[in-house]
This record gives sequence, structure tokens and C-alpha cells, in this order.
Amino acid sequence: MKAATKKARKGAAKAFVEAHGEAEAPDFFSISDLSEEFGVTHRAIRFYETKGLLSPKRLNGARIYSRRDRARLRIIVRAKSLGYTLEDTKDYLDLYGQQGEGRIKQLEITAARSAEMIAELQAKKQQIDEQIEELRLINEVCRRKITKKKAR
Amino acid sequence: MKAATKKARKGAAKAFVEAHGEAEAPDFFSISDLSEEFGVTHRAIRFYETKGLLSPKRLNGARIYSRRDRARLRIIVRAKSLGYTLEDTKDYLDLYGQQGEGRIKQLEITAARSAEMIAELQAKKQQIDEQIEELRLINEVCRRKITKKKAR
DNA sequence: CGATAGCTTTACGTATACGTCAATCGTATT
DNA sequence: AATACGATTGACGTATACGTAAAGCTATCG
Repeated sequence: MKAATKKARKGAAKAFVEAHGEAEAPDFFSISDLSEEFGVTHRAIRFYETKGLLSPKRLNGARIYSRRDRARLRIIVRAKSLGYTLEDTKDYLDLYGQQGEGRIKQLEITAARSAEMIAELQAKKQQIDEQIEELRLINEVCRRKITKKKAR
Repeated sequence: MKAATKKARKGAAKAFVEAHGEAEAPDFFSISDLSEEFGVTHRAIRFYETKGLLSPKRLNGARIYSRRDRARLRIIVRAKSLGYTLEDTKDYLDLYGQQGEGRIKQLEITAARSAEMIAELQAKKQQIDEQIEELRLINEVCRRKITKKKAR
């Protein structure tokens, strides 16, 4: 159904993408594909590019996104929903991009940074649990009062 | 030590606060108290007030924060770190403020809203876990490469 | 070959969340 | 009384993260 509705699509990126396998996990994506998949606007995706978070290939000017680009966008969207700025996320992506290279010094830095971020995220989970606890209380109080009022 | 360093403090709010028990859990707080405790600026706290998230009492113009105000600020700060806007947080605080009152209709709405928010927060925890998983991978790859290089 | 669809850049506008003066006022110490 | 400290209210400025036209290129359809 997805391929059928795409029949009428045009543009350089589209043509290129559709010529490279349509099956299950495409190798390339247009900006509209990613826009739909992650629920972000074209404008936002381009904005992330100007901020250095993405750098897709081009074809006649049109942007072609690889799987790696797509993975990066997934991370961006996720990080944003967790309250991180694009600047934060850029740092993360930098470390995510070169997780294997460099000499010992660089590897140690990356290991340390990732450990820090894990700790930070776990603290965030803690915060969420606290918030959930408060909400559970509110919920229970309401439900109790409702049953009491209904039993009247 | 805290009380000692506070010796030189002045201002209406301060005087009022210090006259009302300094022991462990004060009943009232100055803007500086809350600013220090939660790591937010005076400016931010006043801004939250203009947005209707806080509404402290006054004494000669100076703001006096109750425990309830303090609890609300705690929630604001926490929600912010989790990526919620002040608008989102205001909605939450509204529901948090009146968790007991209203007739059945209102209680049911509050119960439903709190359940929704719990689900949303759990989804957020899920996102965090995914992010943590990626970071663990990066971390392990780095550490393995480090030990390999050092064994060389 | 003209229309249409989809993509592009450029530029200015907007919403959120404060920061940064500047002026002022009350309280407290010298 | 003078000075200093802490707080207050505007008013304007700034950073982040996009939104919104406007105008143009390019490929495909009819």
C-alpha cells in the first residue's frame, strides 16, 4: 500500500530512492520519508543539518539520506523528547559516530563520556519514577473518591 | 553552618522566615532559599510566577513561599529536566492542585489525565532504556579496544 | 510544452525561557 | 544619617528551535 500510494511521486530523490529497492529496509530515504517516519517537518530536518547534526548526500541538489543518517535522526528525535538540546545531541552524535577509531586517549575519553551519559540517564529515570509515584497517588485518591460518591 | 552563614541576611522575607523556625523543615522560604535549593535563578522563579505556575504570598512586596509553593517548584524543575514545557507543567500542576475536590465528572477527568500521564512517562522510560542500550554498546566497544591496544 | 508535484534556498517571523540592566525601595549595619 | 544588602518591577535583549512565505529549479504526466 505504501508503494502504491507512492506511485505518483516525483523528484530526483524519489526516483533515486525508488530505483534502489523498495522491499523492507531501504538503503536510502527522501526527506519526506524521514519526515513521515519520525513525525518531524522537512524544515526541522534541514535545520538539524544546518546545525551539523546531519549531512546527507545530494542528487541534483535534493537530499538523499542513508540508513546511518536515518539512525542519527532517530537519536535526535528521541533525545529531544527527553529534554536534550540539539547542542547536547550533537555532542552525543559526535561520540556515536566515531565509536571505534582514534588512539587510546580518544577511546578512553569516549568510554568515560558514555559512562557519564548512562549515569545521567539513570538519574533521569529516577526522576520519572518519582513523578509517576505522585501521579499514582493522585489517581488513587480520585478513584477512591469516585467509588465513594457512587456508592452514595 | 547554614544558619551561621545566614547570620548577615536581611530583607523582609528573610526576617519573616527566620522568625518562623529554622530547625529542619521550615514552613516558609525566601526566593533565595528556593533558588539555592533547586539551582534556579531568581529570574526564573519570578518568570514561573508570571506564567501562573507559582503564586507566593507577599510581605512588603517581597515573596514568601510556602511548603506547597516549594513542592510546586520542585515539580516544575523536575518536569523541565524531563523535557516538558512550562505550559505542560502548568496543566499538571492544575490537576495536582485540586486532586481532591470537584464532583464526579471532574474527578473522573483527573483520574483519566493522571493515568495518561503515567503511560506517557513510562513510554519515556522506554526511550531512555533504548538510549542507555546504545551507550552501553559504545562503552563496551571502546573498553574492548582499549584493553586490546594496551595488551599490544 | 505547459502544468503540477516535490524539492531547493533565502529571509524574515515566532514561541519558549529566561538573562541583563536600570531604577527603586525597605531593612539593617556602621 | 549614610551605606550596603537584598528584594522588587519594568524594559529590552538573547538563545534555541523551528514556522512561514516567496521564488526558483527539475522531473514527470497529460
